[in-house]
Amino acid sequence: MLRVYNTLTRKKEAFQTIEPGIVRMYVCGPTVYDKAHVGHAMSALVFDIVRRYLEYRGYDVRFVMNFTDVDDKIIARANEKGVDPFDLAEGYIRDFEEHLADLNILPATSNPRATQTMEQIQDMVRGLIEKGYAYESNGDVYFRVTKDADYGKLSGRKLEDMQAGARIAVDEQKENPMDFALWKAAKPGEPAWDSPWGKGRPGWHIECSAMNLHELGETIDIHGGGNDLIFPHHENEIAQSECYTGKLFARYWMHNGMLQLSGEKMSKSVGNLVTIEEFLSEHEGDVMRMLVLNGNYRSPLAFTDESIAAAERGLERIKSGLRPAAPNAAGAATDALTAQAESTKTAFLEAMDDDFNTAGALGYLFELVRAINTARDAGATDEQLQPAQDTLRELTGVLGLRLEEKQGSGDADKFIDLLVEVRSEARKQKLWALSDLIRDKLAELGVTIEDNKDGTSWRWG
RNA sequence: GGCGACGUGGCCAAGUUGGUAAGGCAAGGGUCUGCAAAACCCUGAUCACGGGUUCGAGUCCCGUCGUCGCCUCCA
Repeated sequence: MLRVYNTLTRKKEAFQTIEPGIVRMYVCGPTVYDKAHVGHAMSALVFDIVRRYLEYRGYDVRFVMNFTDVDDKIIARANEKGVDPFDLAEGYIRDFEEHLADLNILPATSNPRATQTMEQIQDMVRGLIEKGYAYESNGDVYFRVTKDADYGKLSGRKLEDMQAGARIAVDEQKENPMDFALWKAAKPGEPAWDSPWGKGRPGWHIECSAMNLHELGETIDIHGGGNDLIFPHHENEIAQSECYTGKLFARYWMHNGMLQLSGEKMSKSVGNLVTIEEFLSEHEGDVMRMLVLNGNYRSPLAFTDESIAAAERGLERIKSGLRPAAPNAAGAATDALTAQAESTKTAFLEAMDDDFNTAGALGYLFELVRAINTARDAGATDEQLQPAQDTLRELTGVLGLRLEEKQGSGDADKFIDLLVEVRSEARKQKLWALSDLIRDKLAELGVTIEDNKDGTSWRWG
């Protein structure tokens, strides 16, 4: 039985979908006004892992992730650079999708954009006005928070408390300082759409509500995003959607923790960021995924040289389990290996069922790796290793790890075989200097040589 | 100030309904090896602190300290 931590109730709950076998899932994507950083990657990876596991468990997952492609920051950045805001957004969307692919993140079922949801957004705003949940004010439209008795239920806030906080600027346009914009009147030169309230554009929160309704229906199963979105973004989404439809908006709210760089949340404003582009220029996508898997998705995740190195080494270790039998393997007893493969799978599923406990699940995978390596050392053949390695492949695949061994061009292989053979001959004659020379030179070319009891094997990397 | 999360060996981190602590990285020792690499074996924590409940608590309750997030845009 899968259990999921629900931000709404602050508890792990049994996971049950609205419709059997189908999961309707929405994750808030980025506002595309700049290059995405590894914090965005973390969020995308977390929900990719959730999605993959749900699919592995047999669900048909309708996975929607939006792009906010029109907003203040995009307009400001476009003006700064003297480019068209739509072109700017388009470019960053393309970059982001490329990064997702590099990180082995499955494509969403749908990637709606604010600019392509204008009709549904306006319908919703109009409906909220009609029901008295919103009001127009000089071309802006605001949501009337005091009209929503449930306002604050996700973030655990009370309107009175928030107003006491004194951080909220009083705005003459609004009835209440906590009211938020559904529609913003356009200033001269800004991108704008015609509407019943004059030319303008949507507020940030309304697009997600409209997309959810349009893409997935009135009530969805899972709504995800970074925990920095809980308030106000998700709170406001709930308010808009539930006041508009009168139905529960989302059953399970999942939030990932923030990536920490030097002890602080990675963000533009702090300026402590590493872009996905930068990260991927130095590491393969699996490394970032490994980093995420080794932690708890709801907790802050430390992004340090040390944690990256540990993730990299851990990956190597898992890959070691997938390597072929030793040359001339004579065979070995594999009862223990078979048993370990089975118990690993059971334990893995249990861990993942417990709110996607990837760190625990990884721990069990390492146990299987050790069992495979032990069997190999004992002389197990490829045929004997294969079932356990298949299990390892299957389960790491659920986590989205690629575990690709580095490859050279196929043409080189037979020459390397030849060199290794020559070296073996040299070793027989105890020509150590020559043997080491061959090994060192091959290493420079990215080929690792390993001398075993019964022969020598080599691999790229 | 308000709301929330968290504090387990050097680092990351797991820990089902409470019964004496997975795993990874790093470190040290060992096996294997001509040497090396990889792999394998061995070594280390009483769980922030102080109370309480209990036969028994990392695991429940209270308090203290600390860290992080949100309260403005944010994955």
